[in-house]
Amino acid sequence: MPARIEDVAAHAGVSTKTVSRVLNGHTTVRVKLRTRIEASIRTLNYVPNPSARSLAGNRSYLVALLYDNPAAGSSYVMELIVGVLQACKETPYNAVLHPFEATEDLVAKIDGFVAQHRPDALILAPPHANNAKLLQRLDELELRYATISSKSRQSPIDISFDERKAAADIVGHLISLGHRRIGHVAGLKGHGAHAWRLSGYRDALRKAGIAYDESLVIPGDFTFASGMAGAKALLNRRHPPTAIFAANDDMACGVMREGYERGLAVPGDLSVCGFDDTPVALLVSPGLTTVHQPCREMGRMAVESVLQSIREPDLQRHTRAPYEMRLRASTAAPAKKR
Amino acid sequence: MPARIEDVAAHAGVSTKTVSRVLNGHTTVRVKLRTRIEASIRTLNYVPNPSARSLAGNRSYLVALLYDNPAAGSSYVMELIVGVLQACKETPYNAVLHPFEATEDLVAKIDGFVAQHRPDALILAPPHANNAKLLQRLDELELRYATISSKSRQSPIDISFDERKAAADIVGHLISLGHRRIGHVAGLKGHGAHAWRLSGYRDALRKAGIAYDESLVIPGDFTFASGMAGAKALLNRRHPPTAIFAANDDMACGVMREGYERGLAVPGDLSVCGFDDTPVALLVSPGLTTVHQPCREMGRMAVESVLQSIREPDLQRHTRAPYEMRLRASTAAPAKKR
DNA sequence: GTCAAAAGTACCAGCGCTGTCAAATGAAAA
DNA sequence: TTTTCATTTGACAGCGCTGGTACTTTTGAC
Repeated sequence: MPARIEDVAAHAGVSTKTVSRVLNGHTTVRVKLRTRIEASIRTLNYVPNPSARSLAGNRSYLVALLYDNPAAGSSYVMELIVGVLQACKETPYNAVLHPFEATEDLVAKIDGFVAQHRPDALILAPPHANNAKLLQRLDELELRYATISSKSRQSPIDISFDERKAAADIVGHLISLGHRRIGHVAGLKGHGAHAWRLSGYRDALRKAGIAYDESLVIPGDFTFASGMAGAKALLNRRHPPTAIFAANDDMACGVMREGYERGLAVPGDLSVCGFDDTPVALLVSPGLTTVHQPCREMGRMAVESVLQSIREPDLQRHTRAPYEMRLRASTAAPAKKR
Repeated sequence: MPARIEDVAAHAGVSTKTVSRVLNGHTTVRVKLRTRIEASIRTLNYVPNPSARSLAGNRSYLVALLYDNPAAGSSYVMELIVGVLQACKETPYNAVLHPFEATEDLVAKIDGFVAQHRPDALILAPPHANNAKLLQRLDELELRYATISSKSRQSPIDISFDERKAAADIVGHLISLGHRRIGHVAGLKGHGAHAWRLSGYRDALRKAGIAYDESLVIPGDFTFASGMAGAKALLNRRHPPTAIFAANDDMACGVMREGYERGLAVPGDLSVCGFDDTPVALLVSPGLTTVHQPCREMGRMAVESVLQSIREPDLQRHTRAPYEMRLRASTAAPAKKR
């Protein structure tokens, strides 16, 4: 039978209430006493019973991570999860992972979830971070939440990185290599990742004085198949692009596949770059030039911020995580012939 | 404020205890009454408070998934997680994910984890499934657990699939294409996945009457880099193999990269196959021939079995999940010239 | 040395549920 | 019909902790 708070109190010669104060970080305990109590806790290997804590304190010590359908098996989400779990480990909080599809009955579903788990805070991964109805419901339920890469300014706490600038950087890199006709396979409309990355693409073209050609932008949906389809459309043009910027790595892989099917050399005949730097970027050959999105870091930050906001309800914070270009072998100067 | 069991009892005109019986699936409630209570539960949108339940019932309704260092960002684990979460959703149980490194202080670490979360059951992913010390400690703590792909017969509940046969199948496929000199980049020693896949490789050779040549087997560690290194060693031979079987997909990608660096065509000059069918197998070009390991399904099964074993403590069950070959474009008949 | 503020104690209710065990019920037996 | 006994239901304590109130002790400023 594990030790109880009572045992610790007896061991340290104090009241249970004082032990409780120490456990909960209340500042009204003198250092000397606190030290003694902490020693007793360690000696007895005491760990508070989370259920009793939750029940009495009306808190669950749970942070829920809401992400979209995992069927995609998206490594983006995996990385987020890793970050969230890491961050939780350093706190008394625990993570609940919840794949969540925002269908018609969103409100009922979220209510059910909240009723069942009673999380103290939520973290919304894209695209939920942009779902106004969802955010509204959470506000009504007076739940704290953090969003990741939210488009809307509604969210009090948001962790993002400058996707627009990152996209501009990577397209700028293609331009600096000498590319002038650059295709773009865009993401799913409605996702922030669609708009920002497209804007960045346009920014880079503008900066280089290259006219924007709408027909060089093909809509995609972040899947490998849509990347292939996008590449097919672009490469079937009379003047195909010499480089393609895909709005994520999976689509970039699709582009590379289409190139492969046609016997085009990457990067010799076609430069390809992606976005996100998911693990696959390292595994494909040639290695994929992409932008490293600090998913783990963002997961961590989301947890930290949202927990802080429990203590400071007025907290507003829009954090921008740093990103990095990862220049690998899938991009090079265009072939001489043109 | 959400409904409490008391509210349901009042609404249905019974005692709280009877409601509790219905909630916990006790069979000693008359059908008529049970129906009435279930109706009340639905009307009031009642969901039991998990903390109160745990506290009173001395159960946590938690299933812990112990997996190895997630730094690898392994999609194997991701798939397992998805399966485990799915399975939990249909039960009152929740999953706790716990990346866990089995270092020296394993016992202390596992004790700490158990003290903190008090899971009712554990699921051990490889390589923990083979860690005798860990299993022993769990036995001492009288915790129920299921292992996934455990080598040892110690585990009462294990979910696996016939890796040896699967490996033999895929190497058999290479042989049937006409390959005779087939290299193998093996996994990390100690992992079941190392021994089984190597045995399968040998089985297939034996069956085809091809002599086993130890020098064609290069040790690896399941990483991309070790796959590259293994391929390097194999391709530097005076008579390089015409096909390489890597013990997992990441290493197969490393093999493909090494081929790419040398200007070898896959599958024209070198056939490559992997194992696991992680998402990357679909993303690389050419698509990777591999064995589909039903990770999700195995995660689900592990949860189901281990929960069943809570009700039936004597339960022993070694389940074999079905696997499938995924023949893609990375394998073909060897070049004519030899 | 005085006194207010801070730090700590003692005590108890109660969070929402389940386990124990006794009471009520109902069907079969007498 | 009454008795018997298994089945079904209920009353109540208590799981381990925190919040609150009321009170005592310590601290440090003057």
